[in-house]
Amino acid sequence: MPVPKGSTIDPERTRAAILEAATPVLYERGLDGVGVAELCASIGVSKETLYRHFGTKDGLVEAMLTARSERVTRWLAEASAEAGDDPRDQLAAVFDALREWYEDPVFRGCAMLNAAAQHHVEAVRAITARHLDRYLDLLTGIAERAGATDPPLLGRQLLMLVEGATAVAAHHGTAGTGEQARQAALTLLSAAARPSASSRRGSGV
Amino acid sequence: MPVPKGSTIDPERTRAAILEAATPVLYERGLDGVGVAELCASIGVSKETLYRHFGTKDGLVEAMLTARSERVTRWLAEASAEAGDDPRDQLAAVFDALREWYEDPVFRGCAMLNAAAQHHVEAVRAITARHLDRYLDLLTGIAERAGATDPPLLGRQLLMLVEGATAVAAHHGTAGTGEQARQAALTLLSAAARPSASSRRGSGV
DNA sequence: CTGAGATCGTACCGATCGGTTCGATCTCTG
DNA sequence: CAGAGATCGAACCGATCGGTACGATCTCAG
Repeated sequence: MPVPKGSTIDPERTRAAILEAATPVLYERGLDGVGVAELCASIGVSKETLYRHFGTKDGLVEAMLTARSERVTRWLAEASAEAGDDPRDQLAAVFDALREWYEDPVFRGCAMLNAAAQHHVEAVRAITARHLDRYLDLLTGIAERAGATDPPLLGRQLLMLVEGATAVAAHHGTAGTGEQARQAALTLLSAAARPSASSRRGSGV
Repeated sequence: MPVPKGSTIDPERTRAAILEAATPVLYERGLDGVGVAELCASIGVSKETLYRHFGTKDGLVEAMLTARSERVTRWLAEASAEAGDDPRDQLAAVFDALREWYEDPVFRGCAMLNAAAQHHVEAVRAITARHLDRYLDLLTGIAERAGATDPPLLGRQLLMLVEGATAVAAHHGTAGTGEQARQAALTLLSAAARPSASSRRGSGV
């Protein structure tokens, strides 16, 4: 039924299957680390089919990154939502989820940052920027609900912590990274919600 | 005088000149974003000369990354040392230096993380790991002098903040990033040196 | 001055890459 | 059953890549 008109073999499903199968390969091997021919072979599809659905390797890459960004963001948002009403618990849940991810054997860092570092194409950089926007929205929301004096500031600081922890876990070792980042995040949250002592000094911003 | 034996035209100087000229090109365009031919043309050297000095493109990349890591680490260490004896000022100076870097028009993020994301070669990953080790040493030293209750923990948290701020500045916008990261770093330092309230909660590590 | 070695410029090589084409096969609609 | 469209597999194309070879030129030690 959802099949448009005079088509067969359900192209929509084929497209989705390509996307799903190509994602881990491109993530683990790198966007330019695997050729289209090998990619097609490893996911069991012909080059003609891939090119009819995505037009270009860049087209596939962009579709894959967009889908992955949405999926990952939804995953983190759900982890946060399931933690209850306390923003502190929500933030902890985000970093618990990240810790789980870091310990996955196929973990290779943030796919969006990796892609932007590899592929010098404007469209990819835009997808990465949007991805960070999504993260920022999630974290700023937590900061607001926690009563931070400057939620956008705290949101951005937490964003740095998330991406920094991901980079450190990927390139400097997983051991303890998730827990260390979690502690730092909660410390920042406490200090921002209760700016009693310290913090301000030197320059005034 | 430092020229070894029966050589001419000072090969050592040629090698250093290649390294210096190739560094910004490889950083701005990406390791795989510029071919050897174009690279040689842009730095004014023949392919034969480049290959005699570095053997391989990977050899050049590894030599370049190693030199850059040492140079950048030395730069940050000097900025920290020039800030005086107060570890708090030393940490602030590190982030002030980073903010300067972020505002440079050619800033493209951390060259080591970019390289590790692009080039799936073990040697490059090892150089990146060593680079993070150098950063960690610097930051852990500050944490120790600040009297943190757990300097290795604070050092690693600050490392995440440094790399996270660099990634966010590169891919989500420079505006304010350096200052925001600086504030977060000082907050973490204050909380770690004076673990009076908050921080500990939930899991025990 | 002579000769060893560094450098240049260019041509060249094999491999790989992204992308196209085409005939054969398959699946579903009418 | 007949035909439209999806898919396959393999051949093919031009471009580019990393790396090599070679003769010409240059610089310096002896």
